[in-house]
Amino acid sequence: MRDMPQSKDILAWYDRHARDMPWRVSPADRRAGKRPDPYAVWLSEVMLQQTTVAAVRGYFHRFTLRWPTVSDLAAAEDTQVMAEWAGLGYYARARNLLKCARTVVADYGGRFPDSADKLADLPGIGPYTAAAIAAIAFDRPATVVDGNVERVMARLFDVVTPLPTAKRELTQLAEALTPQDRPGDYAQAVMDLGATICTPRNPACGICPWRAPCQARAAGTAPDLPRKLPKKAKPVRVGYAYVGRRADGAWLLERRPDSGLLGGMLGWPGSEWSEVQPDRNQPLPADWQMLGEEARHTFTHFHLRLKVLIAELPIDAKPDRGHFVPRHEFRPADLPTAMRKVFDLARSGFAAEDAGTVEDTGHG
DNA sequence: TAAACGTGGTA
DNA sequence: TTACCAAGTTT
Repeated sequence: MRDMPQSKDILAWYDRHARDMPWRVSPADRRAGKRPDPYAVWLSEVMLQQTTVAAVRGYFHRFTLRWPTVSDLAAAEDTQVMAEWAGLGYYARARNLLKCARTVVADYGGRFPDSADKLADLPGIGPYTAAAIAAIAFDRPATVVDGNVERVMARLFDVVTPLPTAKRELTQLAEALTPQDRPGDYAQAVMDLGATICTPRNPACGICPWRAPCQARAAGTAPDLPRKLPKKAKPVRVGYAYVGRRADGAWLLERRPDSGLLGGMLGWPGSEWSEVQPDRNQPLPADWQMLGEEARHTFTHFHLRLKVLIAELPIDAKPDRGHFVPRHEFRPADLPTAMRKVFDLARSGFAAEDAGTVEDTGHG
């Protein structure tokens, strides 16, 4: 009979190797009774959904500097929050972040509920995030099951059923290991273990605090687990993007619809994105010049290639779509990455055009 | 249940 | 360059 893995083994490891994160309370401080700010835990957990710690750090810093409490965030303007989230991806998270903040203020007086069940009723908070907040912020014995935990459990118990079928089984295994003592640190310990030791490729089994009871290590199958169903190939979609610059330097942009891809974000007017060449529907008649290079970007489920057209627009231009953003109010960092790539190409196009104009007029 | 939904890092 | 991967949720 093989020994069962013990939570105390990785709690001891976590005491020595916990990763330092701005939203975290160290194991030592936690033992002294300190708890993290539920707002910081919630904000960081939403940002961390399908996202790396490295990518989140800067965003977390800027959000908490600008909106220190959930009440501050609830009072923010939608466009400001979307702009601050730009570049982090999965923009439904930002829209739900605002909805959640406003619900916490309206229904809970600005204090997050402390049970996973109530947390899971809030916008943008699913089973994982509800358990994470309950455990980390309130030290409730909730079981977090993220990609790390799935991988660690699959290896510990040599589960060969592929995901997502194995999800229920892996969840039950994780629940059986969750301790009553230090559940918050335990949740973070398993995730740190998955992120630094029990990694997807080349796991460091030799230094793993759970190497003794790990069944996949014994079987030599750890690097092959968890198994996953094959993914579908990504189709290529194409489209046109129009970057118009008014004579006073203002840019023609539009706010995308709240639902769907890049919902609620700023973008350039353009065509549909489809697998066949779509119609060119320019936002207003102008001398649109197509650039030689396409903007390429890969989303979760398709590759995108955008032909970029640029034009100088008169000061009295009346576009059918979008609105002009004054030169000094426009920040490329407010755009989602796909749109920022379009702008980078357009900027080069305008620069070449400007240089050409200077030569033409003999003032170069 | 399956598909939609971003991005940057890495092999 | 391509494909996979990362602290998931919503519809």
